[in-house]
Amino acid sequence: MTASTIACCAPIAREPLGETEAAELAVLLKAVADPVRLRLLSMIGSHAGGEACVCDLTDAFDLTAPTISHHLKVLRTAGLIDSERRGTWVYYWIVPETVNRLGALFAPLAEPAAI
Amino acid sequence: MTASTIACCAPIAREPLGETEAAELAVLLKAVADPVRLRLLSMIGSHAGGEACVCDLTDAFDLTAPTISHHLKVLRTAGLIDSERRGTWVYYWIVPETVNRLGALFAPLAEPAAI
DNA sequence: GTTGTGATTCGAAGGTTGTCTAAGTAGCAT
DNA sequence: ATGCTACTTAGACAACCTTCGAATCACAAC
Repeated sequence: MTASTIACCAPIAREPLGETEAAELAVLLKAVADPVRLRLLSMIGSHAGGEACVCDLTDAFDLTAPTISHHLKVLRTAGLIDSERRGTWVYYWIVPETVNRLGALFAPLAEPAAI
Repeated sequence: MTASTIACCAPIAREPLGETEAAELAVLLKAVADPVRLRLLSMIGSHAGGEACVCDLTDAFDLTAPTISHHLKVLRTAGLIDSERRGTWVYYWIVPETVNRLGALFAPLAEPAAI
């Protein structure tokens, strides 16, 4: 990605997205377009050590364990997080490369007009 | 936004999102989490003059005019685009401030771990 | 006025999603 | 083995979303 180009706006506003590219990105965006999954992603990423146990996450919501498990699966299928079982507990962590794809889409390359 | 802080990851992965903040952002993300709307946003932003007529947009899809109109309304309701009627045609343009909110969420502040 | 074109709104059909309960799997401790 | 705890899978149901055709609105030209 030639970041040296001077442009006013986010990449998404600089050239038209291809049909397949848009479809791919939409899958990724659908995964994060949910309040619970946004918070899960945020909680996992900001947890000490960069990873969080499911037990840490479930208590923060008024939702049942299967529902949390479902949301974690959606995030994992999208490639935004990965997981591993260590003994009794299952730990999740963020996959930065995938998160960065979203950042690259919307991030302004030059000074934003406001905020 | 204190951008001077040295951090490894996107803001979303640095501290837990609040419940209401997550709900707000989810609304915004839902608006862009669709292939058609992603392409619409992209086409509007990259169009000459920074704005596009609905007639320009409709032809690029295998969808009926009401469907395109619906998607434009979703984007407009979310505050991602704005519109104005000038004579016969209706023109749409991007609201950069709103797009930047998404960029600020996922953009890494320092070097990403990879890529 | 009337007619024609661009765009939106309305109402409905079909598919997708979020949530639950119930049941299942994996590991630890007795 | 038995039981207990942590987590996932399966199935069901209500709510929502995308899409369409038909109707409607807005404007320009005649």
